[in-house]
This record gives sequence, structure tokens and C-alpha cells, in this order.
Amino acid sequence: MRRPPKKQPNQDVCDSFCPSGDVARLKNKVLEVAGLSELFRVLSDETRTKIVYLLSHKELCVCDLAELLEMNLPAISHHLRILKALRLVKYRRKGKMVFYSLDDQHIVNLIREAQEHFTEVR
Amino acid sequence: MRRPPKKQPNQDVCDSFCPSGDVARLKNKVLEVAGLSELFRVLSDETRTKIVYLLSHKELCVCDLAELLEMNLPAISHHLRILKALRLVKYRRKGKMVFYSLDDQHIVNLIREAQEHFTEVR
DNA sequence: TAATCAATTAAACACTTGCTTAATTATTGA
DNA sequence: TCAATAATTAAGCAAGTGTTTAATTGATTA
Repeated sequence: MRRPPKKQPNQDVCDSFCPSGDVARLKNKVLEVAGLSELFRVLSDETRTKIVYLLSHKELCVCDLAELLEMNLPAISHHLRILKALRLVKYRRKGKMVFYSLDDQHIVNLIREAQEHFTEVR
Repeated sequence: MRRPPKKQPNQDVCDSFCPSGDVARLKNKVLEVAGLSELFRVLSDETRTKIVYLLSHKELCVCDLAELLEMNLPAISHHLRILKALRLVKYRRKGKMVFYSLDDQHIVNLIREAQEHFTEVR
């Protein structure tokens, strides 16, 4: 999406291809995770991880998030838009304020799983 | 004459702070996910997610990965270094070739969890 | 030792990302 | 209607990311 076109996919691979018969099978396997990194990319920003984690405990308005994370409103709003695009959060309007909450509890499991890995490696 | 107080960290938050008593508690909660996004960032690249997924099925050498993912060696090597830094993969040398495998099976659970979320939202 | 192959590293680049300031929209109340 | 407040959007930029080409390292073998 961002790189200029280019041809010959591979001019420098080793002579012996190891997973001999498995090529087709493995190439198919790869398709199973296609597009999955998009979800990881959303959580790859620390601010967004924090937002999701905060919202998993309590519904919050934008300026609350700004206060808790010590950032200004446009920055928070920017991240919320990204989270909204991936349908991780939803919102409801109450007067002038907009309250955000998690749209999918699944994401909390994902964070918990990551925490397990994290505490194990450290 | 004393100058009016300037709110240093945040000059534009709303007047009413909602999670009244919970500020300290929520700010502490945030600390629990600090540094966690680093793990997500590693998987935020599609190539790396694919590498991890491939290695979860079979130990592979660098040029096998290059062949399977249709990329050149330096690119694959670059990603492997990142995965290595986070201790997600390990390697062993066999002659001229270097074989990579998963260093932590935990990461597979993480991908599986993400898949569940993904298939549900779509 | 020299040649060769697998892999890594380095440098350059196009592209992306997140934050800041400023302007705009939406809602409420005087 | 106007003013005030919460939130969003827009524009600009510094910093980061991934891929490419070229150079380098490491291991094997003639």
C-alpha cells in the first residue's frame, strides 16, 4: 500500500528448500493470520492500550481520559477514533460530553494473555 | 500581584471530573499495562505475525521464510532480529544455515486469542 | 587459501505515526 | 441569538518503521 511496485519476488533464496513438501500447506497456513496484525497495531501504542484497559474498568468521557493519562484532548480523541474504527470501543452522548466504553470484552482477554507472556519473560 | 495559577500538565480538561474518587486507583491501574504495548508492536507487522505463525508449526531457516513469504533475505533477517530482541524466537546454527523456532509458546495463545476476536467482529 | 553460499549488518529512502496548535462542530444555557 | 463548553477535525512537523541495495561476516569445501 505504501511501497512502489516491484517485480521478481525473490532472487536470493538458498539452494536447498527445506520444508520440501510442505510449501503449499505452509503458504496456506499463512493466510490464516492475514489481516490479524491490524488488531495488534491498534494496541501497539501505549496510550491506546491504557485507554482500553481503563475502559475495561469504567465508562469514561474524553476529558477524563485526558486527565488520567495527562494528555490533551485532541490526542485522546485521535486515539479514540482509531479504536472506534476497529470497533474496540463504542460511545454514547450525554449532553456536551461523550462517554466511551468497551465494545468488545474479547480485547480484555487479549491484554490479559499478553500480560502473562510479559510477566513470564521478565 | 500574583499571577493566576496555570494548570501545567493539562490546560484543557472539562470542569467536571467524572471518576471522582477513583483517580488514584485508576492511575494505578494504568501502570499494570505499562510496557505491554511493546509486545503488541512486535506483532503489529504482518510479516512478523506470519513468521511467528509459521514457526509455531515448524522450525525453519531464514531462506525458507524468505521463500514462503516471498521476501528477500535482509528483510526477513531484519524482522527476525526484532523477534529475537523480544525473545519470541530462538535460533540454532547448522552449517551455513540458521534455523529459527519459537522461544515461547505463549505467543501462540496470543495469536489464537486475536483470531477469535477477529472472526467475531468480521 | 580461495571460492562459495547463508545470513547479517549498514546506509538510504519512502512512507507512516503520533503529537501539537488552530479551527470547527455539537450541545446547552443565558 | 449569542456565549460557553466538550469534543472533533485539520494541518504541519518530528520521529519512527520497513524495504531495498550494497557491503560484511561466518561456515563449509574444493
